[in-house]
Amino acid sequence: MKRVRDESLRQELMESSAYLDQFSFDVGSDAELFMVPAGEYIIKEGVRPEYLFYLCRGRARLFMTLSNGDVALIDFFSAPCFIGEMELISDDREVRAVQAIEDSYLLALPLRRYRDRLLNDACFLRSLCRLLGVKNYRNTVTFIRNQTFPLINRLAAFILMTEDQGVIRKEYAQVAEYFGVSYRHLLYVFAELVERGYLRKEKKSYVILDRAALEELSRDVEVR
Amino acid sequence: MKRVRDESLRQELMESSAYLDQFSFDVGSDAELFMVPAGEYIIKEGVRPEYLFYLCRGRARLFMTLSNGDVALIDFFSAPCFIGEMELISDDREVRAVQAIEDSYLLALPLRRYRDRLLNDACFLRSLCRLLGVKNYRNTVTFIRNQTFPLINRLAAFILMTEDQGVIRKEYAQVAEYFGVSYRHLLYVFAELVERGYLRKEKKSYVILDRAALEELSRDVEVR
DNA sequence: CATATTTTGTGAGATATCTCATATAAAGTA
DNA sequence: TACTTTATATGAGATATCTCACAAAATATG
Repeated sequence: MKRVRDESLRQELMESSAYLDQFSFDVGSDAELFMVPAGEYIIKEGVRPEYLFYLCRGRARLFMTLSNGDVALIDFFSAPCFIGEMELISDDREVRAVQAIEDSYLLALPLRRYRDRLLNDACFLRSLCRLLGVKNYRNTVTFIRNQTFPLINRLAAFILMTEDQGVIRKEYAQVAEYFGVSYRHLLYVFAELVERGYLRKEKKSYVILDRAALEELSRDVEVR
Repeated sequence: MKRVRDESLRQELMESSAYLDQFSFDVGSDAELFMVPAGEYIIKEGVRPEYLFYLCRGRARLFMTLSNGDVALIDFFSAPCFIGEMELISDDREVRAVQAIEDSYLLALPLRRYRDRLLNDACFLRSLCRLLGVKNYRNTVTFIRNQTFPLINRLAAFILMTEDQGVIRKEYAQVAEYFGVSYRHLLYVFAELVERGYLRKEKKSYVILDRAALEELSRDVEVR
């Protein structure tokens, strides 16, 4: 995590992510800009952060260590969103690890000086409620989907959402993780789609052959 | 949903559920008490509620209709918690159905008169943030559990948590729903526990024979 | 360039879970 | 009481998904 001292970039990011709108007082002068390269941790497990972060560009994910030692991926964040807000709101909570997936830019407000003001700012609290609500809703929808539909439907939807000119090329290990299934199973399902003639495999990519069929498969997954 | 005009009960419930602590102004005189019998809806799908509810006694569940017409159970609420708070915070959201599972008591604040005040009350917003955070966290943990552990482990934990003098007697259809598995599968897993000698079946109940074995099974499920 | 490491791909066999059909028992109701 | 509905129970057969072991390809590193 590196402090970025590029004032014009800082201004630009504050603007494009509507950062200042999240507060009723002006945090423009005290928000520091940080860059976290892909793979690095924004918050380390168990280490209470000193800042309230706002992810203004990039993506991150949240982990949790289970009692059996396994590490579970529990949420994805994409900009814009707060990070470390739960630690601000309830200070008794275990601190979970948050890791950048892409190179990410974060606006950071020092808690030491701002904590009290934040906890009394209706504007900030309101937008936090809204964001938490949205996050919760999105998670719930994802949970339901995972529980309700087999991978083949979810994968079809994913393919249509992330294809680039009819081509899918991804880190499949990450895709498997994203869906919460084993890598092996993901490949089985890709193979099934190829088998059915909906996709063609080409080196490490898959090419869409029958978009209508994929749409049919993904139709169910929509939750409105 | 019936208005309950029992002033002493209303006072008692306000007290036992710390209702008044959720606001910085006094809502004591305007909060109405309602009773919703088990099975009845507190909020109907698509019908924007006129109150901010606070479940002070009882349990409820939240549904969502999928695009294919299926109805998915997406969350359980137990007292104390707000109901209808998302509709207050972001008024663009689809309204989901909330149904009482047990006879439930709700304190209700008319939104028409209180909306603005609530949205500007840091005390209320703070506790809402906290509750949303907790709810989200709990959901996430449940989700991870469902995804990570087979039913036999989760069921063992459930049995130990809900047994009464070593006896389990439940509406199994609801238990299946709670775990997000089919009724059939739930019975298979109960049968497996009997087969292994951890439980004994007695009419419609199961009796714990080997608590240590159940503890062993449920050990993994803890997420810290 | 050669070797080590990571990512990708495949097979085999097991387990978890589902759907559907059907039967019985229990509980509510005319 | 007879009838209807709801909860409980079980079998059969299918599907979704996992684990593990291993092979091949790609990428990084000395």
